[in-house]
Amino acid sequence: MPAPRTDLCFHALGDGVRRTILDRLSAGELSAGAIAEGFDISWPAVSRHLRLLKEARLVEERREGRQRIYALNRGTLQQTVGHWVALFDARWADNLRSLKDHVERSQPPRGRP
Amino acid sequence: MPAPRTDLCFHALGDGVRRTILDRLSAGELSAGAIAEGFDISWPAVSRHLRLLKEARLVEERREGRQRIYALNRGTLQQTVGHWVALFDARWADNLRSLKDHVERSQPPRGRP
DNA sequence: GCCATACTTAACGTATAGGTTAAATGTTTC
DNA sequence: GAAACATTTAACCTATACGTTAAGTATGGC
Repeated sequence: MPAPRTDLCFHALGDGVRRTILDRLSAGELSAGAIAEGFDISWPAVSRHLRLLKEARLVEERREGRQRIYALNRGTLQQTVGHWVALFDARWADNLRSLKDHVERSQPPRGRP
Repeated sequence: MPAPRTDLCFHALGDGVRRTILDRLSAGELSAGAIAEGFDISWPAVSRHLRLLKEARLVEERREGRQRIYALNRGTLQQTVGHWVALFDARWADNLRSLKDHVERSQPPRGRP
């Protein structure tokens, strides 16, 4: 398991542009160019935001032809952000645990739309 | 409902000292002095961290004699951080939804301030 | 009222964040 | 291999972050 990079992760989430990027990526992968469109700031500025998100492991990058495709890394959010939420709210943690038990006992896994 | 202050909230969580403060407060209220003890940085530095946490509504402050008592505000974490986690992880969102249904149906509500 | 206590605010220095434009990089296409 | 494309890196500027020390502000006890 790679280092948590909690600082990087939360710092990355502390900027509205980066949160918007993550939001858009939650709907599916996008190229750097597609991400840059829709922001009023320059391409290099967006590129730096993407680098920060990548360093925080909140997104992953892969090359495809001459494009760079970015995809959301949901695991990082679970491991870092989720960890903190659970720590701070005992009810959430308890609820998630008991829910998991309950669901696993009473409902066979089915496909969900 | 006060403004979410998402930027402030995540920015506050992006610093290790502030996360440690929140961590300690999760065990119970503490005075500013009690918080400052245990950090190698100066009191004024800790005081500023506390102000940031207060502005982000992650903690609440009240005066008691000549002390200032700080307490964790769990609601802010749920509203801002929790919201994002749920957005990014469809399974969590689903779990929370079905959990809410399940709990509301099977457990009578308990008094909570 | 006066002094100690328990802090916060002010003033200041250095490092980092986040923006810009210009130049560099790696990939296809001709 | 030269040109066009997609994007990053470099160089630079200004604002903000976070630390320090010194001064200010309530509150409680004598």
